[in-house]
Amino acid sequence: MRIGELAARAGVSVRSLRYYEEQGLLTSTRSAGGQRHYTQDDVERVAFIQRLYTAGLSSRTITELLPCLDSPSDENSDAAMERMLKERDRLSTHIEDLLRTRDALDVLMIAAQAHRDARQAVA
Amino acid sequence: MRIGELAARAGVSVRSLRYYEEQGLLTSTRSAGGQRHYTQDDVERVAFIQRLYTAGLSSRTITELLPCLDSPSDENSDAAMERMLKERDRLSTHIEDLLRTRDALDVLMIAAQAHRDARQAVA
DNA sequence: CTAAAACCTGACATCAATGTGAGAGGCAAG
DNA sequence: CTTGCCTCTCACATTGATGTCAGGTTTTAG
Repeated sequence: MRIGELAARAGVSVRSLRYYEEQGLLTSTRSAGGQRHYTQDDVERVAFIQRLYTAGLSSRTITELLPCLDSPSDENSDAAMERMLKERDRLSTHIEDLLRTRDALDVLMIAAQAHRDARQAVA
Repeated sequence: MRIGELAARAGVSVRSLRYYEEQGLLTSTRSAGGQRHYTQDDVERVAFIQRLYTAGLSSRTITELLPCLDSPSDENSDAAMERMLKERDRLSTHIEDLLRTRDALDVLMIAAQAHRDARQAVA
């Protein structure tokens, strides 16, 4: 498929796909005329990239991780492994952080609700 | 306390504090000479702001939420309440997302480890 | 009083992902 | 073959939080 279709299927912009390629996250074969062609697998790959992006990984970090997905027996997978562990830690910490923030929001909302109820009771 | 001390206590840069004020997230009294002065409460306030920032809220959104912390019985707390609910949802979704991403990473790591073990067994 | 340290405003720089627009060329249907 | 849509590259713009620098003022320690 061409880039427009991949963009539609993966739910990202064409611009982003070209950017991913520029960053070495995605490769494509080119038609005689120079247009990018993709396979079905690339849809999943882009989805995975998106997932990592929304997890807050930079394209730089993703670049280091993806080889592990591509050639899962690489010699240099040691570095990738280390990287993954590190990112997993970061993720866990961040998740904890978000949970605490959500709790804080809940406290705020409960307080606000109490105020509202009190006002209502008076009225 | 002056801005430098607040920055140190809250663990943020002086620059950021001035930015927070510019965005209406933080206020200060001024000395005769024009320097900002803060109270102990501001340390917690900045910490809370930081918490919301790392939760991915924009300063724009935080601005809408903070009045609810300041004057907890405001008439316009309805809007803030709605906003909080919305952000809470967004947070929950994001947390789910991160959990799934972490799981995906785990799968990748297990696969990588299996490969490594296999290699080891052969060697 | 003086010098050093901290502060002030204002402006420009940065980073990362993405948007946007121009000008040119590829590709498929009629 | 032509028309219209899709794609190409290149380059500049944007956003948000923060860094940084410059030139000047305030505060504090000695």
